[in-house]
Amino acid sequence: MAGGSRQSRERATIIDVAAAAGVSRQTVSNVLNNPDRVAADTLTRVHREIDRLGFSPNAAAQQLRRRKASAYGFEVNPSGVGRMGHILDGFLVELTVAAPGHSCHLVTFAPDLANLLDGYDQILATGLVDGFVLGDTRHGDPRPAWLLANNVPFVTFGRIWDDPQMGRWVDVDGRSGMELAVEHLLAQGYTSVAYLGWPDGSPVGDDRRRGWLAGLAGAGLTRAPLAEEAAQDLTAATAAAERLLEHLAPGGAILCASDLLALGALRAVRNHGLEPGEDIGVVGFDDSDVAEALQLTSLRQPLQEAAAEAWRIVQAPGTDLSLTALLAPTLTVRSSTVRSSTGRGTPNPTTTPTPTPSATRPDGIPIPEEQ
Amino acid sequence: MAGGSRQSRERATIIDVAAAAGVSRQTVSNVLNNPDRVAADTLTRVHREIDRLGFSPNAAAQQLRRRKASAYGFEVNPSGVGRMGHILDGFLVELTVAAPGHSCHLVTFAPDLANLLDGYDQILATGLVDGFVLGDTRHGDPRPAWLLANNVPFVTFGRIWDDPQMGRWVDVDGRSGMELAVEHLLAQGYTSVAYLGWPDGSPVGDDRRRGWLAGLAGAGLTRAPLAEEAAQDLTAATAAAERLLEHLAPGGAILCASDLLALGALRAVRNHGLEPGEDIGVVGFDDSDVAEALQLTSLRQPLQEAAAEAWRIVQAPGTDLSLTALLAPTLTVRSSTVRSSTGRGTPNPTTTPTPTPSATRPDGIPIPEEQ
DNA sequence: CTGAAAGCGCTTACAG
DNA sequence: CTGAAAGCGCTTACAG
Repeated sequence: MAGGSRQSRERATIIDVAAAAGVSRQTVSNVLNNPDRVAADTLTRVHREIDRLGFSPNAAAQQLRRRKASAYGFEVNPSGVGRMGHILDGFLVELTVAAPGHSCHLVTFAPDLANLLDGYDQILATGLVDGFVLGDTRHGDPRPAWLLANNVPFVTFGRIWDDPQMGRWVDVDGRSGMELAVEHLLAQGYTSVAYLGWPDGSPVGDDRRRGWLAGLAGAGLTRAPLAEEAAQDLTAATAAAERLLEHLAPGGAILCASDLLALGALRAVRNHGLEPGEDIGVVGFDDSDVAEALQLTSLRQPLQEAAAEAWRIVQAPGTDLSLTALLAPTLTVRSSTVRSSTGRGTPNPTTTPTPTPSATRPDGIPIPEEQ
Repeated sequence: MAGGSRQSRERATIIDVAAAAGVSRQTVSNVLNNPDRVAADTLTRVHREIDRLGFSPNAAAQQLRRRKASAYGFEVNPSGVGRMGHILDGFLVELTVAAPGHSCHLVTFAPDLANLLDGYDQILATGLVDGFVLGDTRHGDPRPAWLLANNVPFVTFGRIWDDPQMGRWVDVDGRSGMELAVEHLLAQGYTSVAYLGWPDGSPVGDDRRRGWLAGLAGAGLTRAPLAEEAAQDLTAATAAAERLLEHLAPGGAILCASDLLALGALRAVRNHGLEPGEDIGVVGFDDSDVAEALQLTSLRQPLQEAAAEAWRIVQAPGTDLSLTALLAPTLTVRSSTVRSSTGRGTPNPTTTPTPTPSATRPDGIPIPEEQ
């Protein structure tokens, strides 16, 4: 009445259920948490009242009593420059989808980057979360060691390249993905596979480059591999791809370390009067929106599996450093690696099933009610 | 000892602080929640102990006692097909950044879309959240009416076009954005502004189209406006832009309802042997990664302001339907609307300050430690 | 198999 | 201005 808002109905508590079922409230609690200790008929009777009253245990009361939030923090930050694909947004979605299956939920937070660990300590101090899912790892990242030292459960998405001893990560095997892509390109009839990657020194990039070389070696193509480098920037990528095309004849392909680099490759191919797919195969990495829009074949990270593994690891008791999961990416094949003269009708059994053209390239889809 | 993990240090409670400061625990509580009721010297003494012990009130205990979670649910879903830009991911980030300033936090959840309201009711029933921030609105969306009927605080990002009476929204004024873009294009020296939009019937698209027409009218250009339509699909957009170019001479510009449509326009321009910016101006909407990568001028939604307004509205007491916020987008100017012959050195005062070329187009940025 | 007791950590009126 | 009392809704040993 006094100006405040009022919930339309008060939620039933465990007391209400107990009274309705004619038992004590700890029996209701046992029905929920230790059903094996409760007699069969009591169980059904209590369950009936729970359903009838629409009872759900109050989360705050459970958290307080159990001394456990069953919640994990996820750090979000504005997207970095040139960081196409926003793979972490997809990871966050999959974590959220899988959370109820692990009886927990996700709380987002944005720590002050100048006092990063303070932000972690702060949210931990309130008991709002029990641990953290780290969406990425940085060079010299202080978080894993700090969390470990403080006995805080965590898991990272991305290996901690700095410290091979450090476990508790989920990652995608860029190297095997690149091998898969090389196999695909050769099966499609491309005669050679050049590489467009980042400059040496990036662990992720170096790993992908090794995958490309391993793929070539697997096919016996060890002679004079062709490669160029560019930073994660479209202009630089286009220029680097132009340099590749001085040595790469039609019928060849360019394997790229990212979708943005692949976008540069597509541009360079067109600038040379060639057709992507038909004349020069192009493969990107991350299967971003851009890849979909441009019909670019791209390696896709298995985010759903990654989320499942992340929950498994972060919820594992103790701080076992041997917990890791290395997942293989799949290849989403689009027209940038299809040669109408040779590619059609010869599906490559090692690749992901190719979606039908109408699925990857829907003409006339309904207009989204976007912002 | 018994196989379980153990926090390295037990967190201090209000009791510890009270004992250390030589007061009762309710005085400590008053120091935090009603400092005006506490004597000045007591205040400093208690604060000193709070800092020394690193005390933070336990969130679960507060939630239980206050009967309020100070948390809001945010529904996440896998991105739709063709939905470039992921504007909601940016909105989620800004909400998270602003949350502590509003003494609350965000919990993500992914309801079963087949029983959407059940998912909302479920998370509400546990008391985990007090209300919801809806990231989008759909046609015939059942959520606003349901939330209203159940006295649940909420705010939507996007007007509820179906029901003009329905308030509690934050939205971006696409119409004024389009007017701004037309002004910019004319100031840059383009002689005419054609439109590439979605088919009639989408409220958001229709609003943007009206903005384009209003912009033309404002400049006295009411004769035979040139427009084409395409669904949110690159192939269709390119074809539609090709049709525009049959009637649009160099020196003209194409204003697009989305970055994806603008991508089609860029392609069509190049297919005609023309240079975007130099020969034909192109403007997109949403300032997505793609816009940045392709040097596309684009309208940008003010997500930070939107998040601030969303918190204001969702936390307002009661369910006042008059709470709304319509925000003006800004224009991020890139080379797709720069004519080297005329545009240089004549900045348009109505547009957003143009970032320096080196800021929008960084050559040699560090390689991100991406997944 | 079931219930009485204790308590998680805090806040809210309300005496003094 | 400060403190004793009550209680938010649940779970966890532990008697019976």
